[in-house]
Amino acid sequence: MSQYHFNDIEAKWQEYWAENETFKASNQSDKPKYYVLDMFPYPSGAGLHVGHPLGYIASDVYSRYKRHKGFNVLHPMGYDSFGLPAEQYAIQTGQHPAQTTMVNIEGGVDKSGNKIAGYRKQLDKIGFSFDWSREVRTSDPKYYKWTQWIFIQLFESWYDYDADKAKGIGELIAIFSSEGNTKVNAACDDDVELFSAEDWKAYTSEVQQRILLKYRLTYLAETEVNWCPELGTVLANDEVVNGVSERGGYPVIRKKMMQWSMRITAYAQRLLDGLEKIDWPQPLKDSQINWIGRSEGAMVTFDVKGEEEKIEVFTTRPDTIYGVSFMTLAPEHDLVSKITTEEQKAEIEAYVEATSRRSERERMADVKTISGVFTGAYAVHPFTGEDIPIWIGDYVLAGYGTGAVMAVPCGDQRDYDFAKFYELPIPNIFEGVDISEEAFMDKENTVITNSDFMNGMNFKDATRKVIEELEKKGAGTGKVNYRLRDAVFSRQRYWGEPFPVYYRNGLPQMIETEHLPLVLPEVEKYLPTEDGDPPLGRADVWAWDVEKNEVVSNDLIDDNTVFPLELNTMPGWAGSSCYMFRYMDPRNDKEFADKAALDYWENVDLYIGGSEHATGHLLYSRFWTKFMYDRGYFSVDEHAKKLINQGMILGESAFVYRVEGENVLVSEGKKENYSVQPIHADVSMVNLSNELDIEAFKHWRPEFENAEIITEDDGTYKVGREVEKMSKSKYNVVNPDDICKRYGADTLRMYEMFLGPLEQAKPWSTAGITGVHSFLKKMWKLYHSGTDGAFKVTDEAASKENLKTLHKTIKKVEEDIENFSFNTSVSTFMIAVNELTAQKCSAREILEPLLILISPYAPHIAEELWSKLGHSESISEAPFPKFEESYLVESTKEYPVSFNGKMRFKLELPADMNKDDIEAAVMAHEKTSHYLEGRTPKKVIVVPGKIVNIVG
RNA sequence: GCAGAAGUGGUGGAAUUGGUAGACACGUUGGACUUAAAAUCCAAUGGGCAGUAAUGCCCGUGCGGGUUCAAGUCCCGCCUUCUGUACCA
Repeated sequence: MSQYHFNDIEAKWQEYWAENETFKASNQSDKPKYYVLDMFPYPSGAGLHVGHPLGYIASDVYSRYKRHKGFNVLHPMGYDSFGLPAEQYAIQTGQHPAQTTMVNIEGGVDKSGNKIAGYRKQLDKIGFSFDWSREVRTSDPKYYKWTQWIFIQLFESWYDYDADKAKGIGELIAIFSSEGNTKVNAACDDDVELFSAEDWKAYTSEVQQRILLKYRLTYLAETEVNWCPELGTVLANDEVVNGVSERGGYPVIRKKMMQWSMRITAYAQRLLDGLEKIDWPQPLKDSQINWIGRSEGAMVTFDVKGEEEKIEVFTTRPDTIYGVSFMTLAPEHDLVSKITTEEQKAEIEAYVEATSRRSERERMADVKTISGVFTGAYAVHPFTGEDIPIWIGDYVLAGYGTGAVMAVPCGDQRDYDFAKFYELPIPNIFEGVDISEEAFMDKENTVITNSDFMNGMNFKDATRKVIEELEKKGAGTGKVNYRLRDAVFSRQRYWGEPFPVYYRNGLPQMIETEHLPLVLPEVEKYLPTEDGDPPLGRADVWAWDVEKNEVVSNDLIDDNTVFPLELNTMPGWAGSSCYMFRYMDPRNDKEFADKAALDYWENVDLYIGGSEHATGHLLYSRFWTKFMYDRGYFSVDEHAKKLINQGMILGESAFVYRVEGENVLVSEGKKENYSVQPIHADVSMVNLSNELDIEAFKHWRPEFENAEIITEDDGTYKVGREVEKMSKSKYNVVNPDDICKRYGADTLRMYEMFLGPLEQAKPWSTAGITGVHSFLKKMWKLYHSGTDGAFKVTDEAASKENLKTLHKTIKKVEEDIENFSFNTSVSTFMIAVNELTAQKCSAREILEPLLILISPYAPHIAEELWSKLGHSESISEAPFPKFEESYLVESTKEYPVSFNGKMRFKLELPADMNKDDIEAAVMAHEKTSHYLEGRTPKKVIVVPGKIVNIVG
């Protein structure tokens, strides 16, 4: 009697795959390549829950399928192991983040005595076909050596808009020496001054360095940053959600700091254009398009009356320039202090002070309140020469455009509201439009009036005309503006990549590549220093000796041969931006990756991961990839051809109901009679019928030890259920290890695929898993139909029916996998096994190919039965069965016959019968006359092979 | 506000190009086996009406229209939910 002992089978094959390195990919092969990648996880101490492996299972099914299809498949896995939780844990317990990370990956016991299973062990139990020989960990110095190296490449590059690509900084120096910077069209800081070749040569080396820093793709600049006092660090825009930190939810304020930035804005247009050639989900593309925020308009320069200064504004509606009645600057704008008159000075300063103290969160929560102050200064209208009062107001953001707007109250609602509030004039420049209540924002239906040369024009013509006129006057030019900001790249944290940078006279210098990696120093505490320096400020040995080329004690700093090192570390996205390329040659310590390997694997063919990385990782990765392409390292400028966002698996929380103010718990069915408050109960204490294990619950937390329990009439306590995000705090986490132990990894894999479409969010319900589990048992039985359940597969010829079942399964499964419709192929397997069982099939001709079909989904059972069939090699490379149409050809077809679109009966007819004969056969049928009730049909529609519809 | 996705039985979902709505499961009900339970197997299962029954009829894919011989699928207008994003000039 052979039973399906899944635990033994799964352990056996997992060991076999590891020992034989079954899934090790070679960088050389005659087969076509295919690269399948999952977004690598941050190994947290909480471990995996059943939601995490969903994407990994899908990518694994696809990888295994592609192997059967004859591809050389690269399917690696690693860890994005730098990050905040390990650092927070270090701050609390003093345990080195490297230690925490190791335990979280490899398993062990943490400082609080909790047993940690370890990501690797959890992943291994699910039977993934990862090539672990290529594992990377971003916090490993051997890995981050190359993150530091990329940083240096960015530092040594500038962006040439004319060639529309990044180039070596040496080329820029050559241009400066031969012709100065007047003809250079580069991505650079706003404040670069023009100089000639002679000027350049006359500059000291220090001045030259400062100028170059304004051109480099990574640069040091004083920037207004999102400062989170609670976390003691700066956050990127995408790490700030609604004015609070994404992690922890702490308030974030704005502050000026010297920071490393990435000149991602140089790539804004290419990041936009590149979206057209990659197969990514539209919602994801949309959010990138939104984030980049391209808008077309004009840059207009206004003179300030009686001053040297000029104010530049960006506007998408230059056609409304005759409607300008005032200007508004952001309170942080540089000109504010210069142009403010004596009389207004006190009021302006108070306002600027007040805004800087308000956090972003307060400013956002307070959209309705209109506030601003008049500076006392006036700008001059470029066409009419009229005086335009200059105000400041916090509805203008320093970070967008030029931080100044020309206010056109008749055409912009915010300007309108501001004008109404401060009783500023609202001139109307739109023909036949009433603006007494609100601004007119519909630019498609605009007819301009009161605007001199633009009178009578529509938006498009007026815009073209006004830009022409502005250019003639030298008062403006057409311009494309992007919402995208340069990305701040410094973090005041310990657990991240150190910058390979030391400072000579305050100027950053790169450590030469051959001396990398610059390894994180040891510190006593992981908090910022008392002076507000980042944690690396606590390191005693953190200075660079340029003669010995090594890190030495801070005591030796003499600013001659020993210099201080950078104290910031890199952000989380540094290590994840190019990891997909490092997998191609992960053990190379001579270069980032061998050119041949990079050329062979190109980029990721299929990338699976969550949509939450849309404007973070997935944008930065595209940026770095384009950069590496420009500089000749990569042969492609996008990192992933196709991307799928897997949906989240939600948990089913369980609730008990406590009577308010009393230690009494009421069962779900009786809660209506009381005023109750729902409390999360751990789902592990609830059975499949929603009954609570009352004893276990009482011991769960001391407060419930003596609680009075009001049960249903049958004595059970029923919990309430609600679908929520799976999380520890909601006690609704289901651990994949438990599922594997109870039902097996193959069941888990198939069930996760069976739940529903990959991209869709769906609730986890452990109750439903029995269906998939009994399917696998049925399948096992199909191969064990001998006496007493002995293995039985015969060489006798398959029946026509057998072949039909097999081939329709091949067809459907192949189509499903190609369309990433994994849930439907699981049903297809169930149908196939049900049919073959009913047919009492034991023919090798059928049961052997069936195993290959199913092996991507349930690889362990497939390997076991495959070996029982007498194969000594793994099933993983067995060629995918070939679909034969001929087995599906039927001699008859059952036609649904409908009357006025309603299906009434079915009629079996020869499959090759022609249209006229079908019509004749249907019309001759007795049921037809019954349904016609004597009427004559107006029309008979016959679609051969499909349907018959009788109208009348 | 803007952008995107989605609304189908008690539940998860299927129907890939307009052609038999509800595949495959879960759950529920009934039955077999068993001292009992588990496991396994069999049957029924969208709603309603009529009939002893075989069966027949009506209604059904968020709502209201439309196109078509035929609409879950296409078009127009709404409603709801989810996700992302927002003083962006």
